[in-house]
Amino acid sequence: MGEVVITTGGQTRGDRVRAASKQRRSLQKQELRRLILAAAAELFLEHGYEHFSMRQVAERIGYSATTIYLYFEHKDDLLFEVVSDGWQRFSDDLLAAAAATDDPLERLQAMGRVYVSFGLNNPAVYGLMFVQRTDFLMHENLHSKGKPVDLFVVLCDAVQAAVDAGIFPPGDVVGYGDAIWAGVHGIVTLCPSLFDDERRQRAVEIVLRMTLDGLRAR
Amino acid sequence: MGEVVITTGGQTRGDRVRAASKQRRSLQKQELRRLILAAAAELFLEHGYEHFSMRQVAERIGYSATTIYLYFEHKDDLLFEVVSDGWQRFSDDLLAAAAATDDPLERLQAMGRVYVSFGLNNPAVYGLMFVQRTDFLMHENLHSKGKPVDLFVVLCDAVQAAVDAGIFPPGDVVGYGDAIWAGVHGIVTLCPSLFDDERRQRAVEIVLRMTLDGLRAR
Amino acid sequence: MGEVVITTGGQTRGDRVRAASKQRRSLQKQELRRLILAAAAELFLEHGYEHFSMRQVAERIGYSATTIYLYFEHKDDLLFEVVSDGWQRFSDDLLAAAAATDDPLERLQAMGRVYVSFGLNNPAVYGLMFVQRTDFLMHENLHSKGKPVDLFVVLCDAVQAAVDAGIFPPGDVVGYGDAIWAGVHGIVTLCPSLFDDERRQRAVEIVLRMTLDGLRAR
Amino acid sequence: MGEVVITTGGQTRGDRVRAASKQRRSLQKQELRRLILAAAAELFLEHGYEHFSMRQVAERIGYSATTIYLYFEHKDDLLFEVVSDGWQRFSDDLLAAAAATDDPLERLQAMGRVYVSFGLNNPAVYGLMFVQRTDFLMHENLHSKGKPVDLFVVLCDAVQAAVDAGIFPPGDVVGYGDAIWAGVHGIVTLCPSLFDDERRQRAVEIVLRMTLDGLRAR
DNA sequence: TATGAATGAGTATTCATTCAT
DNA sequence: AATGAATGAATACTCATTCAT
Repeated sequence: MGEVVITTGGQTRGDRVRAASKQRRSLQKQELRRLILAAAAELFLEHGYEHFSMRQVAERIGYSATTIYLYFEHKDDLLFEVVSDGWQRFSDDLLAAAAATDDPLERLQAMGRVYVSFGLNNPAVYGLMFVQRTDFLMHENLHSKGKPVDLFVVLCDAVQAAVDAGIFPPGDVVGYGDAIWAGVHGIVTLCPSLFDDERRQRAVEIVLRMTLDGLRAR
Repeated sequence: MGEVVITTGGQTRGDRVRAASKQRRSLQKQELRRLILAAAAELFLEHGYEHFSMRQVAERIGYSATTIYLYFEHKDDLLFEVVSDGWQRFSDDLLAAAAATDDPLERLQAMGRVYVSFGLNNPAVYGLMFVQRTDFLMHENLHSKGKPVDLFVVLCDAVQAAVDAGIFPPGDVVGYGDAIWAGVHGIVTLCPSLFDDERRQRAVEIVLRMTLDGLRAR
Repeated sequence: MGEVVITTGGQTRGDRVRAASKQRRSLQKQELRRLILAAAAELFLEHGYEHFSMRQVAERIGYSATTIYLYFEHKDDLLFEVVSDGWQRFSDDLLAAAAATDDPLERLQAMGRVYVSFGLNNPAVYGLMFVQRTDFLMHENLHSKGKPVDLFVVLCDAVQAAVDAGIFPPGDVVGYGDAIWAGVHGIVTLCPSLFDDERRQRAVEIVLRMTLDGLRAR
Repeated sequence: MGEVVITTGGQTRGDRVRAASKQRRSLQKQELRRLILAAAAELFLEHGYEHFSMRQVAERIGYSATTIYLYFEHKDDLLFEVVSDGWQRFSDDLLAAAAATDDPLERLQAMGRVYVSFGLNNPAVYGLMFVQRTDFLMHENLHSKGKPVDLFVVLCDAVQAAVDAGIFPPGDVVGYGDAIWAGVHGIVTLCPSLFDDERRQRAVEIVLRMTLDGLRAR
């Protein structure tokens, strides 16, 4: 028996089907990956970092424990991915805020607000990034754009700009950076169970105002 | 051959021995209790909250694991005691600082310095108090004098005094309190692995200066 | 734009391609089979029998784990094949040595040396054959020529020849065979970590000399 | 109410009870320890070293898996204990055999027989000692008297005595030792599934005869 | 008061194997 | 022919806690 073969650009229908199938599977894989990461974040919030387990993640998403290991080699791998992803989004937010205005003071305030927003909206991830897994901070595989150290440089640049503009008194720029960082970090991590959103929001504004006003040259 | 002692009636030697022994044991009991708490604090520092275990405590002080349960009903009991003890010392420090001067601004600065000192000198306990076990904050058995909420009132009183003295602008006193708290808490908890003592100390001073200067009426 | 090729009837180009492909694939199949077996042997050596895993084999040769199961139904299947292959080579060596000389004593010595050489040069496979998987020894699918039992017969024949030639005293021929076998097997398996090559080589010669000299009629 | 206290040699009845209880418990502890070791040996034989697991041991003796860890810190600890115990008994046997006669040849034969007996009567332990866990051979905690290396020295001494007595030709004494060792080791480990006791016994005698006769000076 | 013995539930991780594609 | 996805069962080991003494 003969056959009919139709090839287009060297790409058979089978090829195309296979490619599409591959892509679909890849998408599915990405999806499950996301699902795992999301479940992980949930579980951090619910049970805390110290009671977080691979098994629970699997259970939560309705897969066997083994399956998680198809997507993440180790527990730390999964954790790192959560953190890395967090830094990506965090740096996106922060850099966008920094780029939104040329006024040094406004820039600092915008960065502060975005920082706190990120922390309050992603408490589990923020906790991993800044509290439980600070050992990942220096990990070389952290996405390039979002390297913590670079972001701190951006903060210091903004501070320097404020100094240059005569808004702040000259002085220990890195110290200023640390102090501002401490203020917003404090807000985000201060006894989450004690404060309602409204009170926290008020505190944010005051911290920003006083942190920045306090340095303003007089 | 050994001696044979037969005693009967009244208050025997045995009775007296037993009474003394009881007292001694009571003291010993207190002592062992302290010993356990001290060992626990050590182990937090060494292994972190998530790797802290009753067994290790027992091992460290040379008693059986079971013995710990004669002094603390559960693990959480022990943890609570550590936290409670922490609050006791913390409030002692803080109240002493508050009482040391009548000048509102100086009082706030002194409290801030003491707060940060306590945090940096007792990182493990501070972590339990303000990060890992904030659920204990509302626990009714927390030693009366050191109730977190009372201490916050002391802080707010100091702020109010500063407002009354015309040093701070009138406004959201609780918000001011929260903001100051956030600043010092931020300093204490900011990525301990990243900062050396010197940098941290510089940041403390800047935070205090700008936090308080920022609010100062102009 | 790509080309459109339509072929119908007779033996199409596609048919021919497919036939060739089939043959090629058959060869490839054999090749991949060999590749798997080779990788397996390597991994035995590296990690030992107890840490040998199908996954690692797959990884080593760059195929998926599933693929291995296209060539070997079970893990034991693969192991059996390694052992079977080992027996094939072992019997080739041994029979060649046996055929190389007519002198009974020389033949026994040659067989002994070849035995030990095989063991020391193929420690992983030898281990499977004679230590870990002796359950395969009686497996009916072991390649005909290399059936262990036949080889032992060859050994006994050589012993018998030595007896017939008046070199050995008459007696328990099978027992003589067992004893010789034990000697060389002992050499091969004796605490591999303890002996360097030189010491082992010296021991081989002594074993052969005394094993055979010991039996020599006097 | 008074009481009657009778003390003898400063040792109260309570003391004695407690001491006895302690001793009894210690005995029980020893017993369970033995039980575990015995179960372990059984399981080696049944499932082989590579499928030996702590869980199975526990199951076999009807205790929880955790309990095993009260008696042995790690899996390797348990294994080492089995091996160590084996060496103790092995060296006892071997030294007794060596001490039983002054005749060099008889001594060597006695040692050989005892060696093989031990191996055949304790196949699982022998396997651990000489095949699977030869890494323990150099372990410093191996009971002093039974240090493998010392036993080999005893063997070599016996060989040397035979040489000195003119029974063996002068030569490589260590090599002679290795060769004799290989012979008996071969007997013990040769494909256990293939040989019945009778055949093995015959082989033992032949190995001993020819190993030793072979070296005898002529 | 102190402890030894014991355990159930849990942890991360590995592996052989199957199934649909 | 080859593979990606998935899983159940297993493993060593840890921990908080209980109970009888």
